[in-house]
Amino acid sequence: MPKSLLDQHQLNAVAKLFDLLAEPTRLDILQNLKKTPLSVGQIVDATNAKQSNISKQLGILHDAGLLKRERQGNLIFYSIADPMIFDLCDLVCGKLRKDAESQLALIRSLGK
Amino acid sequence: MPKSLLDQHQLNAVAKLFDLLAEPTRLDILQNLKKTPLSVGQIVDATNAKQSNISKQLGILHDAGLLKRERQGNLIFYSIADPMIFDLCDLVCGKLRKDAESQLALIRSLGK
DNA sequence: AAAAGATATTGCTAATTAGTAATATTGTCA
DNA sequence: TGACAATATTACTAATTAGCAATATCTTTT
Repeated sequence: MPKSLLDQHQLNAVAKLFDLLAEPTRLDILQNLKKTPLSVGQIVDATNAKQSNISKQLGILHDAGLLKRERQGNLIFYSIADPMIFDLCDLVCGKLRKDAESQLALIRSLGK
Repeated sequence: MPKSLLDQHQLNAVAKLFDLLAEPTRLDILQNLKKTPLSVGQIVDATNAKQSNISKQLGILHDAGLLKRERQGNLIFYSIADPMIFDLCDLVCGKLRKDAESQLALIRSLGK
């Protein structure tokens, strides 16, 4: 079946999802949550962002449905809600690696 | 092998790539180029963006290496440089579809 | 060379947002 | 209850950028 084009509304939705992944701090949070859920404090320690910023970005990711939240006593643990995120990131990382490699090969060939 | 976390620099690169896909107009351009290369005028006609904006966004996508450019007489044709883009978009579209479906199922179940 | 058509660029405005310090909220424990 | 620890929120600033109208550049044709 010949896929039809996305309409304005759908394009907005797709763009919004990509936008969530278009910030280094949010990506850093996500990759840290890849292995296991973490409390806010643990995420602050794992990154070099301030607590208020981490809380803010966690809120954004949670509101968008990318993260789950669970209180455990005094701590709040966040975890990945949809592992599809990592397929996306793997694709992008793969591309960047390939780009870097061909760039390197080009430089090598020019260097004689 | 246990994958190590991306450093600041790599996170920036990944974020930049996602940022290119975080704009509806650019996504629209890309989906229109999926089937075949198009001239700037054809892209303007296919979208509802002004010529100056299309040119600007084409420039951004081209500078980032996502699009190729080729002059043919008076026209300039753009085409996709790396089809990996579509894998990314397919993943996102798949997620959005799934989300919408489970949302629908939830509403149905509540409606009794 | 001049006119016409296609594309790029420029200068601008309005809107969005990451990051921060300070403060508020919520939960635990003495 | 009060003190303390963890997290969230608020108010703000600085930086980025999509979109646009106007204009410049480049190509072809006459």
